[in-house]
Amino acid sequence: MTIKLDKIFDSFSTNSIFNSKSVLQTNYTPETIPHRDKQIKQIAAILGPTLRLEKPSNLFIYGKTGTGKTLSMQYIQNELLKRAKEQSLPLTIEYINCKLKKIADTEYRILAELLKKMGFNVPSTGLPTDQIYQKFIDEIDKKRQLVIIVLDEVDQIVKKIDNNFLYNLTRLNAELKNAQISIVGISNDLQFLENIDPRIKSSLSEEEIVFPPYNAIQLQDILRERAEKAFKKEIIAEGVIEKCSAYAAREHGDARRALDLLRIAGEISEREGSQKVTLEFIDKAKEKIEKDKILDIISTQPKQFQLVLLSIIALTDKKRDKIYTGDIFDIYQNFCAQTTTEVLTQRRVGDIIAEFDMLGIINAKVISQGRYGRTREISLLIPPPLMDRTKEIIYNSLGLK
DNA sequence: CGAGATTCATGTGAAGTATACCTTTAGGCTTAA
DNA sequence: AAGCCTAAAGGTATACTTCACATGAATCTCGTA
Repeated sequence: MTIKLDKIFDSFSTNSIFNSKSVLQTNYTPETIPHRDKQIKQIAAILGPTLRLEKPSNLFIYGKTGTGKTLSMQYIQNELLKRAKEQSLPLTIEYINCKLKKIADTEYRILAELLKKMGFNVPSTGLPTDQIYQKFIDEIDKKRQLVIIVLDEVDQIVKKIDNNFLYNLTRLNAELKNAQISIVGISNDLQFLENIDPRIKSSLSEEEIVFPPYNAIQLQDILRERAEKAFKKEIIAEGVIEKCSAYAAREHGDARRALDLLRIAGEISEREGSQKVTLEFIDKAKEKIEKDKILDIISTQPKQFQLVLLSIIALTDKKRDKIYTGDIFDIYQNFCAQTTTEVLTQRRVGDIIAEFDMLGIINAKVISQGRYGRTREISLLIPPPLMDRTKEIIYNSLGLK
């Protein structure tokens, strides 16, 4: 036992293969952004007029997750602010991530957050929305200045809040005498623009920039650069970077995914006391990521969903080759009785099954059996080694057995 | 024997309901002038 | 009178139910060869 512990502690202190693990973490901001020169130049060209105190066009940036949108934007934001400071220009750039629930899920909260970031005090609740608009306008308009508002994940706003919010924002300039506002929207939903009000579309996306996914080669460059800083010398085995990027490229060229893969591979090799990150660790990392994802999904499901899943698992265990919606519903009712839970209608259970299908936890195919009706044929997609953990999670959260 | 009707078990869609969670409003209480 | 707090009132998103109709191939029915 002592020997083992020593080994673990050793790997934590002296023998760590990491130089600085944070370089691989998602919130790390690298000094350079490879393969995004073109996009960065475009953005710079569009926002450039700010340095002459002219209002730049509204800008709309889109591209899938992990394509460097936010990173590039933040880079430009810093550069612009640096310049503005040197020349003492009245330029304000505010970045807001609309996905963060507590900060930005209503019109009011976004405005309040903006005001707070600009150093004005706003009550966190209580004021009517139009008053805070007025306050926002007043505060900005106090002096001659340019304000650029960066809205990350704008698609979330439209989903959660009124369409009009964006329209109002773009129209604010009409009410401002001294200041001017520009809006930069960032979205990873490519269809977002098509689904919004044409009026907003035309004013919000005066300029558009697309961030294409990275291809495998580009991912390799990114990974190499980060790996250099993150790991000590000679730690990464031949072909590891290539494999990592190949996996990530297959999943829409998501650089974040690639970095996660590399970091977790590093963590696993360290934990196992290996002095090198070899190819097999990449596979282990990939497996771990997938496992974690599944377990995370399962453990965060609501009670009813877990009951339905448990029914499917129970049926799979019984070695019935085909599982149908009706069978699930029968067993599900039993489980409800056991846990004194209200029984949902079969209609709803059908929808829940469809949602599990969407999540990739099960595979459900609608088939018609002629005379014997129409149903979903369902099979579980949880890998067998995970089954025990899965059951444990569900039993625990349902307080069963 | 084959075309068309029938049938089953559940898919699917629309509309309605219950609920929880917010925001907004209004009333009442406190406080400061 | 202004400020602040709280309870009630209104709004909205979510999770579900109810009702109604759609599906689609195995099976049945029945007319015809």
